Amino acid sequence: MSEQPETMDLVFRALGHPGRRRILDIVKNRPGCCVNDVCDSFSMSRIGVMKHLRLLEDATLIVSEKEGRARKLYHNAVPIQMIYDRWTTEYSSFWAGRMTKIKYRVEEKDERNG
Amino acid sequence: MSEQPETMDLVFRALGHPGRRRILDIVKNRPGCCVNDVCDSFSMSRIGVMKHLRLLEDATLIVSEKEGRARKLYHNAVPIQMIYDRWTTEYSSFWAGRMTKIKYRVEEKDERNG
DNA sequence: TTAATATGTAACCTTAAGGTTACATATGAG
DNA sequence: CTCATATGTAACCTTAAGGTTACATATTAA
Repeated sequence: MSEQPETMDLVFRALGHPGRRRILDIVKNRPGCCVNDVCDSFSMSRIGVMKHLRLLEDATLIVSEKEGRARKLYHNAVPIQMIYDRWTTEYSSFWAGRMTKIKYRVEEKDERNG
Repeated sequence: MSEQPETMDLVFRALGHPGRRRILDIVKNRPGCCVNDVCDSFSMSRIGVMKHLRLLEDATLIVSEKEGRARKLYHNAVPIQMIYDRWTTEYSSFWAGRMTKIKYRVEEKDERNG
């Protein structure tokens, strides 16, 4: 809500790839791990992993800091929390109104068919 | 959980565009509207809107049915519900463990700096 | 039939995603 | 210094996103 709309775009797009969700899981379960640690879990090239990491960082789903020659990775819960909050409020009708909407659609179908 | 992993990819990617989220809002608020109704809210060409609709349908966020020459659009809450459920269970550590993780990172920083 | 409406399809363009290999740099250890 | 390690950068490829215009089809109405 307080973030630029682009941020949400980046977050959704970053999550829209199974490899990146996997990276996010790895970093979440191993905070402070380095790029090569993540690479060990993939058959992909390191550059490929780094490109995914870049998209995750652009989305602020991952933050990193250089320590010596290594780059330490941490996941950042804030953007997902933001989307979660948004969905439980702004998109609440998706859950609350679901049965109503299905009923509406069935009724409309009946009108056409009967 | 019961869906193919590709579905979640499609849903996230479909949501990763402000225009498509807007389309989703329009269809949600006006169930049964046709393609041109959606187009009226956009300065984009109809074909552009149709391409977005296609991605939304690929993600099953929107379903449609032909009625005469018109195509009636409905939003489908199921995939978002699925992600919501997944996030409140599988990704629960993102919320529950957030403060713990931040504490962990601060401690680690202190170690390095002191 | 003719015309307007609503959607569909084709072809094209530009940019970004998602990868690769090869090479360059920075750092830590001996 | 030298070598291994960890990351960064460059160049390249293929496919998909995100748009456009032009044309084709299907339906409704006069």
